[in-house]
Amino acid sequence: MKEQLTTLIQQALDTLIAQGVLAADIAPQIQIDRTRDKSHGDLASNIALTLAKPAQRKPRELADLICAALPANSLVTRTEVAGPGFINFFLSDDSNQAVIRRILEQGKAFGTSDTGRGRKVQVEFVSANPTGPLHVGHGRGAAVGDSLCRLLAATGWDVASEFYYNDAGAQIDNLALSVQARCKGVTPEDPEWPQDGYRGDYITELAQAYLRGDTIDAEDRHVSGSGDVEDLEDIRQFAVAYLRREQDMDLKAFAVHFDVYFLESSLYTEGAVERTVARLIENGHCYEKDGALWLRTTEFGDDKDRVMRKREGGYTYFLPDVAYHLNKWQRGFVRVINEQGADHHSTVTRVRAGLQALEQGIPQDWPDYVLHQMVTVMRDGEEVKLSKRAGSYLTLRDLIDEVGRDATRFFLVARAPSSQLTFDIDLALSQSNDNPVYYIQYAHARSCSVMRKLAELGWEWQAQSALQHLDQLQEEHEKSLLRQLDRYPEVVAGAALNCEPHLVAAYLRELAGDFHTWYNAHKMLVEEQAVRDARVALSQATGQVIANGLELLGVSAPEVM
RNA sequence: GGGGGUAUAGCUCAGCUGGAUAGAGCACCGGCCUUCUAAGCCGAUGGUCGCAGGUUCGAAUCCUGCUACUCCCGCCA
Repeated sequence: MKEQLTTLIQQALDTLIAQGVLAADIAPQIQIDRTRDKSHGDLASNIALTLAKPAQRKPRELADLICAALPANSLVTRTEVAGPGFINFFLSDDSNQAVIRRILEQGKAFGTSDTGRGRKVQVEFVSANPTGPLHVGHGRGAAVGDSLCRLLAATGWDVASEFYYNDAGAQIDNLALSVQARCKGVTPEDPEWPQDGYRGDYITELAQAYLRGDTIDAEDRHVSGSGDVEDLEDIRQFAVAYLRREQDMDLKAFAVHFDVYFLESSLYTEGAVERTVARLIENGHCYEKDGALWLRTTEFGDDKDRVMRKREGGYTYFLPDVAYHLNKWQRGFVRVINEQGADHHSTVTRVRAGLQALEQGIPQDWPDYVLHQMVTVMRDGEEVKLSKRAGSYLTLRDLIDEVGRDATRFFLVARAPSSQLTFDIDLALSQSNDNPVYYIQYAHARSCSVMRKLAELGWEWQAQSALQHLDQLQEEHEKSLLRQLDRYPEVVAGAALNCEPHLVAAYLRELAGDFHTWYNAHKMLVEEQAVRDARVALSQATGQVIANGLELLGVSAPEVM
């Protein structure tokens, strides 16, 4: 619709240029906005305001000229110059109602687009190390990252999701030592408990499973425990597999899928780390100091240089990070989005600096980052304190078990990633209008219930014939709903472009509100067939869009509630 | 001290990349169930968009400087 209108305005401008009213060398950006106020019509353009200065004319005068030059068409029924020089466009009922046809014809595909043109994009998210179950912060990453994948796929990108984890570093040593200690009967309260050891109850369960000699089938590895308390390497393998399996179950319960699990250890075994170091040294960006090897990241905008190889010989996490991202680049991901907690934001400059130092022609601002802020959890009006050290923590699975997958996903994705998020358990549990998840799902269920009721009453409804009667939709509530439905593709495109899935959540809340308002004000299943057909079509279309939107958030759209 | 983020109604938050009179939901107040699901709907109240400048036809939005809150600043990841 906007495209068609843009073409019309362009034609009007061309006419004015031909008439000598406008200079031929102006290259206007034609911007068309939805109006906020219905009295301003359906769409509006500020073109006369932006062109006023170069054209050396008053905005309103120019607006009048543009309106007069607009070619005849069936789209616009009326134009109006308003305010400082806006041109308001009132569209024909027919073009406003056409959205229902598009929705019913396109079904699940309504709202999708091809801006990605099949280009490859990788989204890395969660990437929790296998040292414990996933907590609520990981949950936010999972909800945002997965929704982002869905949004990108919906806008034509070839999306690959990836989970990166360190299965071999110092933290894994701590984990293995903790499990070993627990196997020997030592508890976290004892003085001989390992320094920096992990203390959660899951360590005990893990130790018991190891001693039993359980076999672990994780998504990307399968290990049987020997039960040998002295075999630290065996404990390490077992512990990693065990916690990977735990995380798999968390993610499965959350309906989040990854295409690739990438192991940090593989960067070592395949020589990528060594090659990266050699390259950085060769490029002259390194130096030795205090027995360590440093990368001069300050050359690339970092505020201080970073250690790559520690005095004791091992590498810091920074180097494998660089090697990993080089690997992503070499896999052909011209676009990469890393979704992480904002507490890791300092790695952004560092990784980009490391990539620049490799001199591989990687763009300075590659990869992209989406950083989400912290999550706090409230229950009974009080903050639930999470302390990993003390081992008291609310896991993602606890939360899913308590409030359900849909509510968990919705709440974690419904805020801008850049905003801190308060997860109110009581709100998520409430089955009332306070709770946006139920509100939205209920709107969908209602649209389904209308169809059931229709069948009960012995009426037939067919899309093709119903579409002939859309001109029956003359109520104000219906027009609002039509406008809202028409926005959906733009909402999806905007959410994908800005990596902000919460825009979809906010939209769905509004759409559901408009639907409930209409539903309450007007009976759908009326005797008069033409009206009934049209209203059911609108209801069906709304249900379809709600289902499509919820799908993008990974939330189910129940048919009955 | 340096850096990231945030600041909009009593509370929780939107605000479509600069547009017209600032938007929801809770909460509070007043209405609506013999009617397709009241898990709902309608109405009223509520704002110096943190503060001060700047950019321009026009700023909650962009720039600068403050203030408050929060996260990070390891040879941990």
